[in-house]
This record gives sequence, C-alpha cells and structure tokens, in this order.
Amino acid sequence: MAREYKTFPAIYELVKEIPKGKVASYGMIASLIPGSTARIVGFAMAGTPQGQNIPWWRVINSAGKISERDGGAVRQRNLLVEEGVTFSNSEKVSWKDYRWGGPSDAWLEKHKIDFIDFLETQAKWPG
DNA sequence: CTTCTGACGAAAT
DNA sequence: CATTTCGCCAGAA
Repeated sequence: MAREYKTFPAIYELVKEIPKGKVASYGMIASLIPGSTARIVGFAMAGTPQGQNIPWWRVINSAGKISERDGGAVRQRNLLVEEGVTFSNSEKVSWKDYRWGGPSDAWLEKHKIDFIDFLETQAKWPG
C-alpha cells in the first residue's frame, strides 16, 4: 500500500457490513462515505489490515468484474466462488442476484444518513 | 501554487 | 460484448 487516507477507517467499517455471498462496487461504498471516491475505496482495499474481519473480496468494480492488479485477483475470485457467487462467461457477477442492498439501519443511524437520502443514493447503484 | 498518480466510473465508439 | 476517452479527487512532493 502506498498512501493512507483519513477515510479508510470509515470505509473498512462499511465494508464489514457486506454479508457473505453479496458484493458491492467501489462506487457504492464511496457513495456512502463523504470525502471518499471510488478510487480511494480501491486504495483502501489494497491496504486492508489483516485480522479485522474485513471482507475486502466482496468489493468489485461497477462493471461487475474483479479489478485486475499485480496480485490477489485470482484469490478474490476463489473466495467469492466459495461463498456461492457465480461468474458469467465474461467473468461478470450478476448485480441482480448478488448486489448488496446497503448497510444496516444501525450503520445509517450512526453515520447520520437520512433514510430518504439513502434511497436516492441506492437508486444510482449498479444493477 | 502546480503536478502526479491510482483494486474507479460513465459514456461514447 | 470490448476498448477508448475523459472526468474524477485526496494527499504527497
């Protein structure tokens, strides 16, 4: 990992909300964390601390594919398959079947996000 | 101040 | 479908 961003802690906290067998895009995470962007979320995943139960492998790009990089992409795919996620011939995940619905009410409450605003944000998510 | 750079995204081709 | 192009933005130099 190269840089540390101040939004990383909040990003990790949100990624922990993604349940087994579901996936979210970098943009989805960023849309709920002020001061972050999809790219920042990518950097956060690259620097995920171990031993903190952060399911980094459940975060993929908006096209529904696993983002390529130096290493770890194959491992990410394997982890998802173990959870029951399937890939199309073009290596894409079906948003319709596997997209995360969003964080818990407790998370929204804690981060002071109005439910109506959340619905608007959610409407822009892929799928 | 400017420049540079990425596990990104959306739209155009 | 795939590929290209351009926009995006925090933070370090």
